[in-house]
Amino acid sequence: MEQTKYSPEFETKWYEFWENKGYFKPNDNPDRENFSIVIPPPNVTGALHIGHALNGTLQDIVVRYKRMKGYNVLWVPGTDHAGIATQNMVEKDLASKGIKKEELGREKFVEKVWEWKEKYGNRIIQQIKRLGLSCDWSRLRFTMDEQLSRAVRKVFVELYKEGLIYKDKYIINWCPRCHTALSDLEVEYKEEEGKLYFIEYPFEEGEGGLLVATTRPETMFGDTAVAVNPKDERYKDVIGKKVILPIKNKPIPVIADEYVDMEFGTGVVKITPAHDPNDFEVGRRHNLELVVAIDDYGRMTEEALHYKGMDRFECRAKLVKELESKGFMKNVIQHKHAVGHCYRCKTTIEPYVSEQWFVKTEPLAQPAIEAVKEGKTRFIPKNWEKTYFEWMYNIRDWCISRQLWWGHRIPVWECKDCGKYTVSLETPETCEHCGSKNIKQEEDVLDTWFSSALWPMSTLGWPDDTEDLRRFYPTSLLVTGFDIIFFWVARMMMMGLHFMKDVPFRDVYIHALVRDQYGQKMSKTKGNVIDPLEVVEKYGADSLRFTLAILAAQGRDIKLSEDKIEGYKRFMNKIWNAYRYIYLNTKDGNFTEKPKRLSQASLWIKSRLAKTIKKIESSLEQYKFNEAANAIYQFTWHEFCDYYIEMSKVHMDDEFSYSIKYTLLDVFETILRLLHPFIPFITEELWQKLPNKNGESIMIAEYPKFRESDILEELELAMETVIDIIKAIRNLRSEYNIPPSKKIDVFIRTEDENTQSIIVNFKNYIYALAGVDSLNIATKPLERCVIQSTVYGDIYLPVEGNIDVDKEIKRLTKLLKKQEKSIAFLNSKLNNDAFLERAPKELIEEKRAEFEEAVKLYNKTKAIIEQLKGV
RNA sequence: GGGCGCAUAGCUCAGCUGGAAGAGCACCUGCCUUACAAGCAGGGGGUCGUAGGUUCAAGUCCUGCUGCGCCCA
Repeated sequence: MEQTKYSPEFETKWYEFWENKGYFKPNDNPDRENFSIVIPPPNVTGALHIGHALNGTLQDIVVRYKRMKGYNVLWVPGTDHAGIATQNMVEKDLASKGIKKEELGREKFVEKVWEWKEKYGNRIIQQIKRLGLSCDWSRLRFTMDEQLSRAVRKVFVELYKEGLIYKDKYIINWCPRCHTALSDLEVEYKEEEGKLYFIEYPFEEGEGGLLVATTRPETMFGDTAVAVNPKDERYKDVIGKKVILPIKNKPIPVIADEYVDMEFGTGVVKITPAHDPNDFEVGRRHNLELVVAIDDYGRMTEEALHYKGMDRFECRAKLVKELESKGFMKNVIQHKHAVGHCYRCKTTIEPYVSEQWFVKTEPLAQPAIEAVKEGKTRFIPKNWEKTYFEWMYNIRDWCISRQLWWGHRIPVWECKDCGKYTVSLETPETCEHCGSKNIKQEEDVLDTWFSSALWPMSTLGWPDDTEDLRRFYPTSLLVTGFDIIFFWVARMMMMGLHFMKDVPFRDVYIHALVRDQYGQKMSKTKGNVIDPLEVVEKYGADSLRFTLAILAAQGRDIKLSEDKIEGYKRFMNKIWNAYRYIYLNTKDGNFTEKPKRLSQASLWIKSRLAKTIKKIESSLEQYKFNEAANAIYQFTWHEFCDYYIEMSKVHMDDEFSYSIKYTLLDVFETILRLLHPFIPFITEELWQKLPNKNGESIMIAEYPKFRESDILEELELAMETVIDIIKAIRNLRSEYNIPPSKKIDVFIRTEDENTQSIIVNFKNYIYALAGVDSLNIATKPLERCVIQSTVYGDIYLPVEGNIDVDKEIKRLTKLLKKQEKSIAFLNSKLNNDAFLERAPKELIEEKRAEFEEAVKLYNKTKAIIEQLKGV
C-alpha cells in the first residue's frame, strides 16, 4: 500500500534508468522526422542557477514532447570555457595559496585551469541531470574540445583570408582588473552620481582662457586639443587658437567639431583621443596625436608627470586639489552620468588604445538580417525580431582578442624578419611570406563568444562532414534568454549562414528572466537567489519544473517564490492520491479487455480529455508553456479528480463496475503521458505501477492522440446541467450549514423536458456529489423548503424546523438585484436598433433567449420573496 | 535621446483573431464525506492606469497622457 503523501525521493532512480536504457539518444530510424536542439552551454565552472533551470525545463518539455510524438530527437549538451570567468576563478584560487599566475607562466597556468575544469566541470552537468533534462550525454561537448577548437581555427583562418578579420590600433574597452580587452557588449553601463569639473585652460596668447567641463579630470594629461561646436556663436573667434594645458603647460589647439554638444557644460570639451571613444573619433578626423596617460593596469603613465604610477582614481582626487590650489578649478557640480563596468568583475572600464583583432561584421550581418526577414528563422515571441534587427542594422565591428591565457589562442604568427602575418590551420614552422623561422604566435586568445557562435555547427561535428551535421543541421529550435540575443543568437546566425550557408536554427524561443517575488533580479549580493538544487531537494524537480512551466507566459518575467513551488507540489500530491484511489479500486482485477459499454461519466470524461489533448497540443506547438500546463492542471484536478473520480464511486458495484475501473485506468494513464514532458519523474513512477501501461517506459511511450470521435457535445451539455444542479444544491446546503455527512431529500420543479430527462438519467451522480438521498420532480410548490431558482427549474430543499424568513429574504433579494442588472443590460442591447441591424443574427438570438431566461428567473425569485413576506 | 515592454480581484498573473471578466495564493464560512486536511464544499472581492477615438459592441484595436521596468546611445 502506498503512502498517502507524495514524496519525490524516487526521482534519481528514474533518471539513471532512462540514461542506462539509452533513451536520451536519437533513434536511428530514418523514416522519422528529425528534431534537434543544442543547449545554451553553461560556464564549465559555473553553478546551476534558476535561470538554467527555466531554460532547461522549457527545452526538456519540448524535447520530451517531440520524442513521444515520434520524432527522431537529438538534444546536444555541452559547456562553455568562459574565458574571463574561469581564468578569474583559477587566479583567485592560486592567489589564496599565494601564487601569481605570472610566476607559473602561461603553460603551467593553463594546465592548472584544465585541472580545475576536470575537477569542477562536471558539477553543473550533474546539477542539470538532477532536473531531469533528457540530453544525449554521449554527445557532451566543450568549446575547447579538439574538434571544436579546430572549428574555431578554421573560422578564424577563413574569415582572415576573406578580409573579414583584421588587426587595428583602436580604442577599445579595457578592464584594468581582468587585464583584457572587452567587446562593446561586455560593458555594462550604470548611472553613477559623479561630478562635473570646470577647469580653465588659459589662452596661449592674451588674457583669459576657455572653461572646459569634464567628468574625468585625470585624463587631461592625455589631452591633445579642446573642441567647440562650429555652430557655437560664443566660441567662433577662438577656433584655431591655442590654449595651455594646465599643470603640463603644453599648448594644444582649439578645434571645431560637430560632435561637441553645445548644451553640455560650457560647450567646450577637452579632447583625449587615447582615453575616450568619442574623442578618439574626433582625433582621427583632426589628425590629433594619441597621448596615453593611463596604462593597462589603470595607473598613470609618465605623461602624468608627478602622478606617474598612481592609480587613476587616486590621481583624480589629488589632481583636483592641485587644480584648486593653483586656481584652474573654477567650479564643481554634482553630475549623473553613465559609467561602463566590466560585466565579469564590475571594475570601471578604461577606454584604451591598443592593437586588437576585429571581425568586420557588416558583411556577415546582411545575410543574417535577410534570413530573419524571409522567415528562415523565426523569433518567438515575434517582438524580439525588432531587437535583433535594431542591433544588426547598427552593428559595430567585433573586438575578438582577449589578453587572457585561457581560451583559443589566435592562430596568427608574426614574422620577426619581414613583419608579416602567417595565419594558418596548422601550426607553421616558417613564415609563409619570407620563409623565416623567426616567427612568433600571437599571445592573445579569442573571445569566448567567438567559439560559442559556432556552437550549433561545431557540436554536430563541423568542420568535419559528419552524419550528425547532415542530419541535424539546421537545428529545429533554440531556447534562450533575451539577454544574449546580441552576444550569442545574432552571432550564431552570422556564422551559421556564412559557413553552413543555412541558418543555425528554425525557431528561436526567447524566454523571460526569473526574478524574485518582488520583481528584483536575483543576485548573490542581494541574497535573494533561489537555489534550484535546494528547491529540488525540498519539493522535487517535478514541482520546480511544473511551477516554471505554468509561470512561463510569453513576454513577461517570472516572479518566483518558494510559496508558488510549494503550491504546485500540492498538484503532485493530488496526482499521487488520484493514483492511490485508482490503485485501491483496481488492484484485484484484470483490466485488459476493452469494455463494451461506458457509463455517461466515462463518455463525458473522455470527451473532456480529447478537448484537453487538443488544447495542450496547440499550446505546445506555439510554445505557450503556461497555457499547456494550465490546461492539464485544470483538467486533472478540476474535472478528473473533482468530478470524474467522485462520479466513479457511483459505479463501483453496478453494471458499469468493470468499465468504470477500466476507464479510470485508461484516462489516468493518458493524463500521465500528457504530463510527462512537464513532470517526468512522478509520471514515470506512477506509470510503471499501472497495469495498463504499454512499453518499458513512459518516456518512449506515444504521446496521446487527439480523437475527434471522443467528443460528445450533447453529453457535455447535459453534464454541464448536472454539474450546475449539483452546485446549486451544494450552495443551498452551505447557506444552511448542512454538513456533508447529512443526506437530504431534494425536489426540482421544472417543466423543461430536457431537464427532466437529465435528472432521470443522471440522478445517481447528483446523489453522490451533492449528498442527496433522493431527488424528485415536484409538480407544485412545496412547504417548509428553501428555494433556489435556476434556468433548469426551482430547487426545493426541505429545512428542519422553521425557515429563517429574514435570512431567506435577504439572500433572495441579493439574487434578485443581480438578475435585475442582467435584464437591464440585455434590454439595452435589444432596444438598440443599431445592434439589431449590425450585430450577427446568432448573437441577437442568443441575447433574446438570455433575456427571456433572465425575466423568467427574475419573476420566480420575486414571487418567492413575496410569498415569504406574506407568511 | 532612440527602441521595447508592462499597468486587470489584497498579492502573483492568464485573457488567441473585439460580443456581459478568469486562475493560483491570501481571506471568510462549514466539513476528519474510507484517494488526498499538502484535502473537500461554499462565499466575498475588480468602473480591467488615465483621457479621447474607431465600432452596434473594447480589458481586447488606434492616439495622447501618467507611472514602472528593460535594452541601446
